[in-house]
Amino acid sequence: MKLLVVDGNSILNRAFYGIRPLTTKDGMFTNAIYGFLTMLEKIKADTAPDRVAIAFDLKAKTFRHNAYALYKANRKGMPEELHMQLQPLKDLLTALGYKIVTCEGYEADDILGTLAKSCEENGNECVIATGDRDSLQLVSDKVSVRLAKNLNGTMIYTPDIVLEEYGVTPKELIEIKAIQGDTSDNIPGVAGIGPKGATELIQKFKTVDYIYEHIDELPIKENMRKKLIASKDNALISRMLGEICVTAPVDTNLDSYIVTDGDKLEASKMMGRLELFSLISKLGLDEVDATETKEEKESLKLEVAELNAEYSNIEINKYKKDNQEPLCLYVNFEGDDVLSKEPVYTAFALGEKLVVCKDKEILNVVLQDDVEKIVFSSKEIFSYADKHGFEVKNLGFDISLAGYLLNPNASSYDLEKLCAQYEINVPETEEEHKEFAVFCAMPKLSGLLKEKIEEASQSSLLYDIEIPLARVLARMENIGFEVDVDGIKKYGEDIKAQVENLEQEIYSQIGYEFNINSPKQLATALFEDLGLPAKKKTKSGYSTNADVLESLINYHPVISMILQYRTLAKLKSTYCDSLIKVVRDDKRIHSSFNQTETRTGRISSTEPNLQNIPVRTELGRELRRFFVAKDDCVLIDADYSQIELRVLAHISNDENMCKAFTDNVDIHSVTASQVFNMPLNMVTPIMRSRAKAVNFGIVYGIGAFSLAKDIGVTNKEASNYIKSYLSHYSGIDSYMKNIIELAKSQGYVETLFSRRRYLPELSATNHITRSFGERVARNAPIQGTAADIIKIAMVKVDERLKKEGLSARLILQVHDELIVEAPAYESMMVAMILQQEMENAAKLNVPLVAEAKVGKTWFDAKD
DNA sequence: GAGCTCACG
DNA sequence: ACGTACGTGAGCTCC
Repeated sequence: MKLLVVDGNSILNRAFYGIRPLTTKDGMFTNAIYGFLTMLEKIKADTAPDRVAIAFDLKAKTFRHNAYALYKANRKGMPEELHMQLQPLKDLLTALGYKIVTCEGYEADDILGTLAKSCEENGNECVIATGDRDSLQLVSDKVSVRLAKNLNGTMIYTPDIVLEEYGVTPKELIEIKAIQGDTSDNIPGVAGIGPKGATELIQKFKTVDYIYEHIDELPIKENMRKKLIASKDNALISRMLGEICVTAPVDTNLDSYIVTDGDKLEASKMMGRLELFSLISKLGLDEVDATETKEEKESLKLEVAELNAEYSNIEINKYKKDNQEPLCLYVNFEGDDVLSKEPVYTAFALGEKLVVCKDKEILNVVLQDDVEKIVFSSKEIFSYADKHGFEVKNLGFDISLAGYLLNPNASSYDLEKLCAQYEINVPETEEEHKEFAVFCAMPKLSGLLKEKIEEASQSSLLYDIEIPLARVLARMENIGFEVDVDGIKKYGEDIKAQVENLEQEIYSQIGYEFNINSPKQLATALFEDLGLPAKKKTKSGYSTNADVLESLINYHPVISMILQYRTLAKLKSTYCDSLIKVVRDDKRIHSSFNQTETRTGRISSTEPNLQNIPVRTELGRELRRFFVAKDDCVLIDADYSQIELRVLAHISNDENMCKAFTDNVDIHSVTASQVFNMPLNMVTPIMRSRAKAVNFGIVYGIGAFSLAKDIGVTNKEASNYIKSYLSHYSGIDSYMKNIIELAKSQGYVETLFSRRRYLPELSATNHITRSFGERVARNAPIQGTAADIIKIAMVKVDERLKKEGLSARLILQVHDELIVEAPAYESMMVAMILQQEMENAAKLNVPLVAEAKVGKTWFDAKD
């Protein structure tokens, strides 16, 4: 029989410090729980125990432990982020069928000792899993210790290995510790004798008792003898403190430690609440929900077949007649990209029944029918309808968008995950229909999400902004952006030649060939071989980023070549080679616009990302010449002026900043005159540019250090700028203070249009994490409100273009910028519409200002 | 797959 | 004393 004894507190500690912070959306830390269970699984897999006991400390309070507890009280307590995970972990372990062992008045160590001893006496094997070397004294022929060094590395200790590593037997480790002491456990030991001396003494004389019994006749240096005599009391106390108790009153009957089935449903629910979805499947609890809810399972009739149109029509019509409820449907699309996505099947959740249908005609009819529809991803459906030239009618709810609005911190919003998170049971089905089972949960899930959206006052955000926006985005994806492929190619070849030249020059400067793209090799070349001063460290070596290189520019001519090389290599690989690969047969690039990706409410663009096409440098900006309007068309590019600062002015209602925008004066100059206490006409370009950096910094949550780095002044100067800024814009000062208090008390911040962001970071004890949370609390309402506003503008622009009967179409959004492609003769009209709809998208205390420009290419339309 | 770097707002 | 701006996506290297 083999018993595994887990040192719960110790493994929990390892897990907590070894795994990056993970939290649920409402701020519950879960990393230690996750790490513990992962490690437990691994240990079980490696050791194949017959029984498992998991030992935890209670608060220790008795004899030896009185003294011990007193000493240990000095230790730093458990951080709150860890403490909050302790009870949930214990509950979860119990639900998983493990026996947790605690013992009033004893520590986990003593439980390990007692169980190990008992195994030994009864001829059983015992494996102790711990992160603490204290337990090594328990090692014997029957007892091994599995010491977790980090998450992956473990070391298994047998008597031989202890002897090899420490030069003594496991029992003698207690004697060593009595002399050497242990600061982390506050065991005093003998002053002046360390590990080396202690080991020598014990190797020679075996025990502390022997040493003190024969202290006068020991063949040791006088100096050593004096130290031993001086610390005799401490040594004897230490000898007592260091020995793990093996007689704790715990249950030593091994059958008490059989791992039972526990309550799998409860365990699975708990993990769902902790948002530890990957663990649910790792522990094989995927289908637990269903097996426990027989009632529902019986009543569910899954009809999955190659349903013909007639049958499905009858079913759906019947459903419509019998129910006032909206119709839930999941359209399963397959295809690698925006253009080739096609529906493979549609699952209709018809009350108790699930009908899966492969006939697209039925889908088309349903989509155009009046019946209110609840879908999973409206963008895909709008896209499909758009490609086939029809309009979707009465799309009333989108599950993924609702999930996103309720918690934009999640990494994905698939049905399985949402069901787990919101505790909606997924019924069990026969194996062949397994993939469809989750669709049955759509009615319940969407019902719950609807309620939650209302509770969060996000109805308008969902129904008036996000769902209509999905249609706009779908069309933008389908339309795409025309590019001049030959132009890009030629530009790319030009750059390629320059890159190759630079490569050779860099090699000759350094003296050998290497991979310039490898930060590691580059760091070796610069900081070792050239001996340049390294400035900043990264996790894996010295940083070679542009900031560092720029600071070295006067040290060596190769630096500017490397900077130039980097710029050009980036242009070549990311913006020439990669872009050309994604141009379709229609000469256009069809990016994907993701609506549930960012934590602030912005959209993102992928495959390719059209939101980061170069503009800041002259050479990079040239690339925009190859983003063109199709024949006879032009591009109309409209962007907001200072939308984030205007939003800040509105939210904080700061008098000075509002006035500046109402008077429509240059905000950075005004800020400069405020910060530097000068009349507006005395503001120099340098002052303006510094003020501009402060304005940016304020929006991002500001710190003097970073501001100083950004504009190249001392920390003190930067901090003075900020102080001056906040005293002149006192409304902003109070906003920044208030928003953090609000965020702490309600757990989230929100935008003008009720978009939320939860901030679990604010309850962290780690100050870096907490300050991050505070910066996010300041920034998210600003960035998020700006995102809301341009989304509203997009919906309105799209509607307006349609209403005016124009053939102009939105093709791109870049956070504060909208691009429309239109026949040349529509350009004036479109420019006007863009400006109007963008400026009127929201009513703030300050005017919103947008400016539209027209050109044949993106370069020309940009200014 | 993580880490670094760099393109954009 | 800590390490430092907010939000993204992509290409490259190296384990």
